[in-house]
Amino acid sequence: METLAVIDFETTGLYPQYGDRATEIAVMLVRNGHIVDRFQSLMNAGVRINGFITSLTGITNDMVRAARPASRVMREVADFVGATPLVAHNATFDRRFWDAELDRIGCTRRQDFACSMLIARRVLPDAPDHKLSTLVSFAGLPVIGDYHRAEADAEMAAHLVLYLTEQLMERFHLNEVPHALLARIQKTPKYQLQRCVEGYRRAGI
DNA sequence: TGCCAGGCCCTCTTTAGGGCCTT
Repeated sequence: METLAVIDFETTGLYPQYGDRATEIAVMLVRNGHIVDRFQSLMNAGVRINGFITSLTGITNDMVRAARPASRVMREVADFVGATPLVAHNATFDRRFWDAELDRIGCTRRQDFACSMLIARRVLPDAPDHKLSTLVSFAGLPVIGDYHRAEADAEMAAHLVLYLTEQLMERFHLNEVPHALLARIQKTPKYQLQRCVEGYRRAGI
């Protein structure tokens, strides 16, 4: 069965194009319904963290100053992930930081991102909202560690991805939900999930 | 110092605008 890499960044802000940098990254590799491997590291990009971010994440300037250089961490995590398809919660955010940090070390992304938030909007349309914390509670998944730390958020996002794939397998009698189907689901109109899966099945999975 | 995006969804829509979601 296919392996997926569920990723989460903590950063100094929302906008890599305006100088914001990654401060922590975590990746969960999931396969056959389980987390089978993981990567986590703080990283020192040589930038200051403001008080708002420290209060949100618990990550301080001292913690980042003591961490390994961002360039070394990014090389390690890029090797760890390889060409494994990526998933993140609100993937446009993590994709922009993944691409920006890879670009700084002269690398380019080798795979597509799928977005657990867009998939959850289609699979769990009745959830109160589609924040990661709300979905973890709504689906009855375990709360692990502190929200807004990379390893905890990546692990909870990984459990959410596994839950969403289980829901899809049950609802549509699928043996597996490959990344290509997740990518297709996240782009389908919100209330056409069944038509999307049936079309994918007819195409020959 | 405060601000900055982008793809999606909904509706008081489609010649648009605002909210969601991520740090």
